[in-house]
Amino acid sequence: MLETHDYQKNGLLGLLQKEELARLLPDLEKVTLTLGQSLCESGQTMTHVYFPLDCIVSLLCVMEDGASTEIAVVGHEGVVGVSLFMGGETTPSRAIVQSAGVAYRLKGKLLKHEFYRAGSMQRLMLRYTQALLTQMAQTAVCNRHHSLDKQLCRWLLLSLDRLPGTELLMTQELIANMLGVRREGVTEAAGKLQRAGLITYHRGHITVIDRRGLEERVCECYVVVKREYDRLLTHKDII
Amino acid sequence: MLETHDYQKNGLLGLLQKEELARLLPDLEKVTLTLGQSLCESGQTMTHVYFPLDCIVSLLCVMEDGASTEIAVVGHEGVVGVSLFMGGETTPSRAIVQSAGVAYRLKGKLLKHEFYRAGSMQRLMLRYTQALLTQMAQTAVCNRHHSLDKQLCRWLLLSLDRLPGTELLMTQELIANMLGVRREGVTEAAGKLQRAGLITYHRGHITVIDRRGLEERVCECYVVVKREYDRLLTHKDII
DNA sequence: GGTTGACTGTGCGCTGGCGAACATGATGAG
DNA sequence: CTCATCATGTTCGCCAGCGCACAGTCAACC
Repeated sequence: MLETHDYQKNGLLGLLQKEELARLLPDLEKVTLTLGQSLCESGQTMTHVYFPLDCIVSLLCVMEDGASTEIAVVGHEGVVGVSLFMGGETTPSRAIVQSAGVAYRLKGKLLKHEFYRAGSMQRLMLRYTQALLTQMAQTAVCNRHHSLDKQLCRWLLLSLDRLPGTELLMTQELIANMLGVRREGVTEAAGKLQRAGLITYHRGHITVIDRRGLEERVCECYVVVKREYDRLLTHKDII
Repeated sequence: MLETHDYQKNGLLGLLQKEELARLLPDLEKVTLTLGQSLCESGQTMTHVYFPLDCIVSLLCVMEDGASTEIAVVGHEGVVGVSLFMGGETTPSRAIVQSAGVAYRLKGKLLKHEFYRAGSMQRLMLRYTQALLTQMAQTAVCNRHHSLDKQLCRWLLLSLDRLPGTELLMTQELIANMLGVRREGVTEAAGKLQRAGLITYHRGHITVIDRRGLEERVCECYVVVKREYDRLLTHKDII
């Protein structure tokens, strides 16, 4: 019984109107996503959309020479695969599981069908997409103007918000790939945070000790995005 | 007669189904936008959406300290004000006229009404929004990885694609604001392009002489975005 | 036609992040 | 236990872009 109601762990599913959710429930398939798994390659059509419960998915923009940058991160507040209902079917970005966990998935066809009934699903998806736009925009400006130190804080907080506990399973190498910087740079920035007593890390295990401290060091970008997500996706008047 | 049909200069209006366009035509208001004019301040609700004909509008992400970065550019291929139909009403970014010209505008209320009829307008707007997502993502990665030289080429080509001629009225100072870099950096990069015989500029007038040359120097970001716009917004099967 | 303001050119020193190379310690497979 | 591999630490030279300061130059407006 409890098991059948954990769809609420995903913010979007939790906000759906009851009738719509009831229609979809039989087709929601619970899947376990593993670290590094690709949900979407550049230019490839996704078969499903994914509603993460406790996992995190990074949207990456990859370039010809292999260099990449995370342009957005999706966790229990969102959905992976907006291009399916936006009409383009594909996107030029990749979706990689950054933190393993569970998600519900839904066939793209079914989602589109529900979307075009123009009910709460549509409004929710559109609002979520707008939040995603904000996140991307802020990432762009953050990449331009802010130091690696601040960006690392932002990244840690973004991940923390989407995880149950305070521990991240993530090597500095992977973080560097996400942020699009050198591994050595992450080592140095993370060293500062550790010496300041905000985090401890050890071979792929990062534990946040002092969240407050991270919030003091982070750039405004984190707050701007968070506020926008809250504004767009928590009010009851959406549905 | 000719005058009444120039709405086609905007790609989105030109792709609308005839009946829908007919419904909207009486409410499309032709306006002249001047350089530097703000169509949308951060967090402010727009009264209208704008369909540029021969002007260019930059979407800027502005930070507390005043630093800013252009996150997308909108010309005759698009529309300013996606947040109106996406549901959020406002966005945290600014929309500034980068090149003066003419646009049609439409009251937000009327657009939303048309959007929720779920016809070609909705599909077009959604596809356009996806193209915008791609542009933002690519801007983020370009900010991270590419040199100012390449980014300037990208910016010039983006502008050129949205203008009738080959001349831009734009000071280096303004370009620097758009790209979120120093004015001196633009001076230097533009100097290289001028010495290479690709452009000439003179006190706010930039003329592109050798477009081919720019295309050879630009980073892949320009091409990725252009291809995605073409894919999403030129096929007849949209409507 | 002279002055004022806007636009562009140039030259500092500084710093954050890059690239490469290498060292150390931890983990796990055999 | 041993060894290969992975994760992290450290160093060094390098360079793009920054911040600042100032000089020259054009255009427009009294």
